[in-house]
Amino acid sequence: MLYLKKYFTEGLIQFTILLSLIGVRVDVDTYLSNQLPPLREIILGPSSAYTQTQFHNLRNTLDGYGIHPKSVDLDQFFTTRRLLNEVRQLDRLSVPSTELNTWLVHRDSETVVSAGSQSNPGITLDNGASLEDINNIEATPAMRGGGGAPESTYDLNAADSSLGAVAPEGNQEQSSRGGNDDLTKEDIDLIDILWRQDIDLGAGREVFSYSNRQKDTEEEKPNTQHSKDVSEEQESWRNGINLQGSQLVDGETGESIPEQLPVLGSQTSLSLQECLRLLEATFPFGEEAEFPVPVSNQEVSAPNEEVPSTSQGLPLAPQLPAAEPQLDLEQQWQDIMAIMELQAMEVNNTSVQIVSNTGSARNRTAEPNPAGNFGLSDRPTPINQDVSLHQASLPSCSQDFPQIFGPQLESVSVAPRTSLLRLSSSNSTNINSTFGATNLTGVFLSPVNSSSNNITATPNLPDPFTTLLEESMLDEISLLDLAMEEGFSQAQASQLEDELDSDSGLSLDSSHSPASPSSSETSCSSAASSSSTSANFSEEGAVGYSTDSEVAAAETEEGAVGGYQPEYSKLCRMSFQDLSQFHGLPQLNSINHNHTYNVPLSSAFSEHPDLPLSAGKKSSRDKKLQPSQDLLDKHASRDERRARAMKIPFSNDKIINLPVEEFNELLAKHHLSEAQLALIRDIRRRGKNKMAAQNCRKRKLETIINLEQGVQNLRRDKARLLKEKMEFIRSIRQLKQKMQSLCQEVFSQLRDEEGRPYPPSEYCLQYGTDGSVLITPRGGTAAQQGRKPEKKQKDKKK
DNA sequence: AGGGTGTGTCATACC
DNA sequence: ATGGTATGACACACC
Repeated sequence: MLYLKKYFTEGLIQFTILLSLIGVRVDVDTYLSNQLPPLREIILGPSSAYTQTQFHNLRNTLDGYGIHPKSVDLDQFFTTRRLLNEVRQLDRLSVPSTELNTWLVHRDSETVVSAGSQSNPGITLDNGASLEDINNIEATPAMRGGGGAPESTYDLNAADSSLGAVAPEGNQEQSSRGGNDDLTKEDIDLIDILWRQDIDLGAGREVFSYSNRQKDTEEEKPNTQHSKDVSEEQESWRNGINLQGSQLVDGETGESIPEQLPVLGSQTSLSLQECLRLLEATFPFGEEAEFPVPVSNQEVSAPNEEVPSTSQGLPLAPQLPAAEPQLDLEQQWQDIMAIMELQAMEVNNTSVQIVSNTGSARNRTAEPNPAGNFGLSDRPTPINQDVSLHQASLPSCSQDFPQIFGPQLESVSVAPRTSLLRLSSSNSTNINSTFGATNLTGVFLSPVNSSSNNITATPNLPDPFTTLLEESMLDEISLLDLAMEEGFSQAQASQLEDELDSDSGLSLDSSHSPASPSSSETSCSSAASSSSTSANFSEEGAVGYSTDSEVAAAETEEGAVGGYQPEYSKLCRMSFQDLSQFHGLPQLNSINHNHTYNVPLSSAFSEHPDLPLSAGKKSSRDKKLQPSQDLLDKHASRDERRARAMKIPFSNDKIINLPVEEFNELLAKHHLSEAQLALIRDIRRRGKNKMAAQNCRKRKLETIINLEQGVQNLRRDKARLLKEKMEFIRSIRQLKQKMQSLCQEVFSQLRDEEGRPYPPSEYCLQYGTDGSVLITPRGGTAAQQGRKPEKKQKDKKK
């Protein structure tokens, strides 16, 4: 054990050093403290929680057998418990992630690298946040420009922020504003080039405009009264874009061009060093859990709060309304992660399948270390302390992002292992995006069981990660909204966190308060012990309680009696294995509980405690009790010793387990003294009570197990419902997308009397209950142009 | 030495 | 009334 301990310790230290060399912070203490019980045990030695008692060992018994003979029949119980735990552990990652997953991202026709450190919370969160960022990127350009730092280079980046900038940039921007200026000019130039290339690819920032998305919900309503400025037109099309998920959208026609994006062009990969350099520039590794907190113009970010960096490198705060600080998004993300974890844990039946199906696909796991870091880890890895280099493709355009990851990271299951840090209960103003958060969640959740329940699952978006990215790209992500929708309160979040984090076993409410021994028993027994030894037996028989002195006296008495088989005493003492099953089968008692109390009943004792026993009972041979016999006899229960001392002619098992009728017959057959009868009754009472106590404890455990199971079931149901909700939302979104495309088609074909087309920016379609479609101008725009609303009956296309 | 855990036992209530 | 059961509380042993 010591060797093993040393081995592990040294190995961990070396590994830690190795990780630290590459910039990954490893907090061993946290692992030792609560994350790795086995390791901790190896290093620090066993703790009582994991070792020691037979009771725990029972739970850990491989097959549930080999149970302590003293216990009642808990085999099935513990086996069930064990199996349950095993099943749970199948999808639970009980080990913190210190692994470094470096993602070598290839970009089409470009040299963009998005590398992430596993131990760095930014990456996973990064991606997620980036999704948001992409959508929100355009929200508040004025805010960005207005209060933002005046870095010229980054201003340009900010202008291109919608183009899916890689993480370093956004973080760099954040970092620079937050005081982290680690990017070299080379990096900046590279980023700048990439941004420009993104622009060249035709991705407009407004595509993911947050403000536009903010109007999305309004757009959903029949908006004949809508304002009709140009931006509104764009808005409607942007909505279409948003609804289209990962599809590219033609900036002019608004048509989705889904097929173009997944194509991976020439890929230029950066070296690992470069990745790390960029990564490091983006995420200063030295700062443990503290993530570079971008200082938004509004300074809404709490200094201590983690702020999700974005792989797109887009600061969140500037894109959000001032009322919604970045930390909200961060917390929302954490909530999402928690939900996903719950989902993965509860509904993860397919997670393994996903892995198996894709083979090389790596599970993408957002796993916070105790410090709250998020990172990428491979879920199946028991101890995520490896450094892995992944490769991924990054589209040249931010819009490609989802699709790029689709083929590359197909079937990458997002199973974040994050505990809810804290749910932000703040009511952000960004509640308009009803679907945003839930969609995002759905993105994460859907992979779990997308094959079965995904109503609108598209063949080209099979994998969870792709879906995630897609959804994130499309949706207005309001994690707060998610939290609100899901009814998560802070208390619930913390509770969920506890539930997720601590899957601790049973903790019986065994209050072992060292109460003062003020019970009457003690005093009574003390008094009895102070009395003569002969009186001790009477006392025991009457009171049914004896101190060690009494027992010792009884033992000496037994020695005088002789003829016992002390070697059975231990077995007999532990022989309460569901003795109830032996009711009515007294013959089995002697088999399972080999009490050979064949000592003939001696002279009757005085039943009265005070009545002294005859001195003859205590022969001088008591003192000559052989040590081995004495030792063995010490293991006998007190009642057994008392019975032997009192020369009870039958076994305690019989006394205890015989039915009342047989028991009475047995008593009638023997002429017993009152003291013996009293002792027998006490033995029976205590024996019954002992079994009752065992049963009671067993029931207590079962109750706890059942409650635990109920909690699990409820959590599973919750996760399932959440997933269903996400799927419904996604379906609705896709329907909306389809609707918009149809509208677009309608408008493209519609002509007025003069043959002029109806610009969608000026007209909208209204759908009558009778199936008619009415073209109505948006506000007064049409009127200004002299066109009259025209009602046309359109073919039913839906 | 102190705490956690399991077990036995008692007291009490209840059936 | 008696016997059995259930359970909280306590003491003790063991680790």
